[in-house]
Amino acid sequence: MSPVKTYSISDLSRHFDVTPRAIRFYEDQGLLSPERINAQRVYNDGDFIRLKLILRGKRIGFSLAELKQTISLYDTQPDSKAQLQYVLETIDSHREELLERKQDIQTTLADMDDVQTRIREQLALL
Amino acid sequence: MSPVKTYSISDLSRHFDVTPRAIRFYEDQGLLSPERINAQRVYNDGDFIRLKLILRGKRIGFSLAELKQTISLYDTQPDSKAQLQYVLETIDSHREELLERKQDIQTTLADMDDVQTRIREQLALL
DNA sequence: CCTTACGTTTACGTAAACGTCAACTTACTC
DNA sequence: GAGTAAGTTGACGTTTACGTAAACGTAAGG
Repeated sequence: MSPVKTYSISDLSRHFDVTPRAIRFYEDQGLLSPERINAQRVYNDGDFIRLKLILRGKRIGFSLAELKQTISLYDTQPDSKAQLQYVLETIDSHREELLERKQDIQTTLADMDDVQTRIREQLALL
Repeated sequence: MSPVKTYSISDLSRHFDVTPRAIRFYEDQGLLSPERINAQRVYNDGDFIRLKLILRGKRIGFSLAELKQTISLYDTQPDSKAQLQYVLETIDSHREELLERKQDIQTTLADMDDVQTRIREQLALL
């Protein structure tokens, strides 16, 4: 009677195109903690989302250690006013980092435009 | 009489905030090839720019092996029409990758907005 | 009951990107 | 010309993020 979607490790493996070994490794590092049924890992929607965040974070360039901090920061429920303030500030600093990386990408895209323009000019002369 | 700016390894080290060891490592990997004066490395403006590209590429998430390919692709002068076409296509595929990573960052920034909004609402209730 | 598929732990291996000595050589500086 | 700072080449060590192999448990199908 509980409508909770669950996933096996190979379900997640297929869905996200990541090896089971990698998923187990994330658990070793404290980034996931699925339930167990007879030593078998059973993942729920929360785990699903966490894994999605992990993989996206990795693509952006964060280490697993950083992701552990960040993700737990985002989904724990801090109670005190001081803690809430701290989370706000931490997010702000992360935001700055992200904006810098985004700027790096922008600059690189612009460089690529330049190179392509020059190449098209070269091609026009042939 | 040659107005070529040159840099020592520690000049570059300070400017880019990267260790000399790292710079030498990039040379080992074929990403840089400075001139030598009595076994001493002497970098010029071209090397300067290459190093800048290397470090930016690293921040974006490319490996040194990828960067070696890419950078040499960008600053060599291909002559044949086929080669020029190939470079254009390669850049296109790199562009797609960059746009995906940029989208990852956008999504993450949006997530951070959500979290901060919720936290501010929590704070308002105190 | 046997196979096959899927899962588990443990442990060692590996590639990338440097860090860290050690043991010199070279280059200014007084 | 003696000392100090900066540079050089090995060579081994380290961290991160898994890969890979061994050895075994479990559940379903024929």
